[in-house]
Amino acid sequence: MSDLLERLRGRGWRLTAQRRVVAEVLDGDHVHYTADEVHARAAELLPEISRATVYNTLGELVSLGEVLEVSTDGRAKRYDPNAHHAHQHLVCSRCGTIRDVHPAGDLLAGLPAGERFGFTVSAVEVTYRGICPGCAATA
Amino acid sequence: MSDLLERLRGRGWRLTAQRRVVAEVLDGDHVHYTADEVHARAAELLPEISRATVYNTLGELVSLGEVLEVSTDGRAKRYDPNAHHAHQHLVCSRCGTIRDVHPAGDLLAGLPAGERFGFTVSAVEVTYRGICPGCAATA
DNA sequence: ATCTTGACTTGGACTAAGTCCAATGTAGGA
DNA sequence: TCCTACATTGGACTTAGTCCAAGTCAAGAT
Repeated sequence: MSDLLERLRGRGWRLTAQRRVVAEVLDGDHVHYTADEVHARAAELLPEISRATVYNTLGELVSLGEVLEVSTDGRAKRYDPNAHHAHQHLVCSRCGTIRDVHPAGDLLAGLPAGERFGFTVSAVEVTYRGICPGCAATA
Repeated sequence: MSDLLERLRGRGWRLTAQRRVVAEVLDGDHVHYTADEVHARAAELLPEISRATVYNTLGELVSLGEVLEVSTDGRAKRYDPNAHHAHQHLVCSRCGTIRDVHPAGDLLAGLPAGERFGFTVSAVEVTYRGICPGCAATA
């Protein structure tokens, strides 16, 4: 994580207490928090941090490529700190849990040239949906 | 389209003028409107239709499996009338245009058992991202 | 043809998620 | 230590969507 802060400083980031705690929150478990959850956890470390700053900081981390924005449910966006490691998501349709997964093969290759309509295709996002073991048990 | 209305009547749908115009709007071109766009177009045919009814009707069409909800940008959800024909989406990162595409192969098969964490995986959504020819030209 | 009734529609208030901005504060270089 | 450009703040604002009580109406029953 201090790697992250170093990297960002190298890119001209001014290192404030607020940015530090946001980075610290994201660095914890490999979960996918919403902006509000990040704010709540950041506020435990730095009570006076504002929502606007959390949004700003998350936005910056996303455009610097340090964090990924995922929106699997059309509700609040979630922030995925695992940006340096290509992966996709497996989502439980019942409880919304998100797991990172690593499909085999080249996903981009699945789209034939004849189906590209002249687009320059550069990325692919995959969401697998199903029922997690926990929810299957309590069905 | 009247197939659609027939199908829905068969399922106990009460056939109102409002539901008819919403279905008519979706039936037009193969586009992906937001709820507000559907409302605007429906209001041209039936000026007093309310937003709540459009949301209700779209929600019903989705749960009946007649229409697909897609959210490729974290903003407003879009509604895809092409629900009876499995397909994925190709989105222009610049202008947001969405095209329906048909990748080759079994996309679900790309996720090895060892990467399923006990989930019963039943569906997969793929979004290809790139730049459309129009935006590439005016870059 | 009319009645009846439960399903449907309405508009407006409400909520959730996020953006914007002018005023204030501060990190880090000189 | 001082300066200042960059960062933070909180509150107003916007967008997308949900909720609800009251009124309306489709379609089966008579």
